Amino acid sequence: MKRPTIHDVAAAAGVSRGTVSRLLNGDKYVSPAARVAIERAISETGYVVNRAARSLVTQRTGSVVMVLSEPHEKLFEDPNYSTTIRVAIRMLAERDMSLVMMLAGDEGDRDRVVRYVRGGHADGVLLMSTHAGDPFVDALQSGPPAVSCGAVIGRESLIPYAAADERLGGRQMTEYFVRQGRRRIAMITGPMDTPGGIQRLEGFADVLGRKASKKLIAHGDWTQASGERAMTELLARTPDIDAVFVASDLMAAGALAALRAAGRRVPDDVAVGGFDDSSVALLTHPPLTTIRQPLAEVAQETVRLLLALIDGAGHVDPVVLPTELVIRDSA
Amino acid sequence: MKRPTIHDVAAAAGVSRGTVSRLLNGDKYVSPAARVAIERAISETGYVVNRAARSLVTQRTGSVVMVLSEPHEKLFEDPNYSTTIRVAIRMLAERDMSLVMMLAGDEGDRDRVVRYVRGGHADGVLLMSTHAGDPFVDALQSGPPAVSCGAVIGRESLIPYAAADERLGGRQMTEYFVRQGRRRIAMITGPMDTPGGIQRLEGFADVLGRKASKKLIAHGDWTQASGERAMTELLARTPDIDAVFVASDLMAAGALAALRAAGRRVPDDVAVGGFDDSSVALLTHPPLTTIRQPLAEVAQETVRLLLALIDGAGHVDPVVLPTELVIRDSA
DNA sequence: AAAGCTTCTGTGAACGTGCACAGTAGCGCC
DNA sequence: GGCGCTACTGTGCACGTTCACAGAAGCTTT
Repeated sequence: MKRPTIHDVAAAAGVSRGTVSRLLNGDKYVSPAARVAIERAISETGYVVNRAARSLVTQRTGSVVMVLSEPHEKLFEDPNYSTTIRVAIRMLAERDMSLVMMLAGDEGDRDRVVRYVRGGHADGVLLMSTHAGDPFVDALQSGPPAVSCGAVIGRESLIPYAAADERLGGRQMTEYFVRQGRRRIAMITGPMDTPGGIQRLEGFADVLGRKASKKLIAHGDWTQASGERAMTELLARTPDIDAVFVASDLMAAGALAALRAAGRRVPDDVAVGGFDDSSVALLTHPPLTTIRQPLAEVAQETVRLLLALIDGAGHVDPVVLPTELVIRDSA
Repeated sequence: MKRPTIHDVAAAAGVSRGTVSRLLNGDKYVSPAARVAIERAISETGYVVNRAARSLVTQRTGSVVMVLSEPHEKLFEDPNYSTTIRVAIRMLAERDMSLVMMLAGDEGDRDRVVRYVRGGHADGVLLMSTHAGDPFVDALQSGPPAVSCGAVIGRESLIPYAAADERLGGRQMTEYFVRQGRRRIAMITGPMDTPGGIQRLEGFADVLGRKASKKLIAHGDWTQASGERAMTELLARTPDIDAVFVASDLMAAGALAALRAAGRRVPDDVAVGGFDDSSVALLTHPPLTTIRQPLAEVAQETVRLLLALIDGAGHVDPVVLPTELVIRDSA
């Protein structure tokens, strides 16, 4: 049993291919009589347009490729991805477009992505958490429009993006500590080649100025274990810390474990602030005071930018959305 | 600047389309001389095959669609998804195939999936956590091969699957409690229309037999809050519980909170066992004794089954992989 | 009544590929 | 020398769609 083609529909409706095609593609100039006949024929035959044939002539694929740059299994922990995936699928589906996923973990992966995109197999590219200095970003320039969810460090002006105002978030948490009268405020940052790593620290420094000494800053890699390690290090360096701003909830969970091991009470001895407001924040004891990022809105804006570019907008401006302080028990 | 076609490559190499096509598709009968000439021409022109044109004639798309059935934002919590996505992308990429994502949350979504698949836009379907009695599973029968990651309740013989041996996992945890001399062992299950909900309870009942009374069983919906609620309920009904097997780590985290609120010590007064060995298990205090599922292997087997079917295997057998007890501090 | 506009329709060509087929050349064998 | 075999190559057609164009029919304007 072969699948019905536009020919079959046209025959069943007693019109020509052209008329059916016009109806399908929303052209005006289709008579009411033809319209109903065709619509009936479509539902009778169960016709579905053949995208391959269509894209062969339109040079469009009706799909967007999402490129996941995290090298290893980090995706595991990050609600950011799943939210963005869902939002993207939903928004694309409204336009009858589909989302293709690709990995860009190693050299081979990146080659494949570039070949795929250059080969014209996608109408747009959606970058996720691309690292600073990733060379393949430049290779993408010549192809279809690309945007990033979160800024691409060093390529802010090349790749449009939507992102949370990470720096604002850093300020919000630090200001909260200051308002509470904390005197020795430390920070555990993320990796310094990611926007979250850099900008959350900038916010911290904005508020503390010269008081943000190197001694009070330690670096993690987003993992729980690295948070624990960094906290231990900070306590050894500066035992009289009374607050610590940790650049992610997961690392903050690690920091809590280190504080518990060192016999410090939270928040009485040391206040702890996280970042992300992920599900982790409710799992720790005590629950984390943290910074909420508008993940869904960021995802939505990212996709909106991409669709605008696909629709022919020559240029779009980056979108930065405000974060929000969520107060729980850890600070 | 137009993209080079197979024509351009043929011209540059001084051969005909047919020969280039043969080389591309791994046919034998290409002379060494032609081979090197074509390979040079390909890299010189930067040629990439046009998939649309190819699938128009081969009736294959080179893509698999992954259907996410969770209605809401559950994906958030579940490492299962991200692992499966990664494994699937990787395995498909090896065959130069791509992964398309679709949602099947509501009626409209499911219609779209069925249209997409029926329209011949995918060579295979990969179902994720499809619920019991989901009608659209039957609608998929007439299309390309479909498999499921995890059994589809009530459709086990229709849709091939790979899954962890959830029932074994239930037995392992319950037996561990028994060996430890626990006398009043309770269970918090998942939703009873999911394999994890049903089969983990079956394992529990396998071991306890008549001792698994209704009074000792409460139901959750995988969320942390539902775990907390269920635990509170159990304590009210049967205060002398000395062990509880919770069907997911996240719910177990909720149960721990309820136990803490009730002043019970873990594991001294009450032993707690989780399921999944997700990142949550290391976040709780104390860290959870739990059941590890071979997620990556399950994902791998699922994709393997699908590829076998796509390659023409008429029938494949379901694959069930063993779970493993991971002992930490909560039991 | 001719001309021009609007609304609607049908038709041929083109998109880039794989596949079936025909065909060529070289070689060994009776 | 004719035959069959192997190794290789080129060509025409089909896949299902969109798009540009030509043209018909009905109306209004000149």
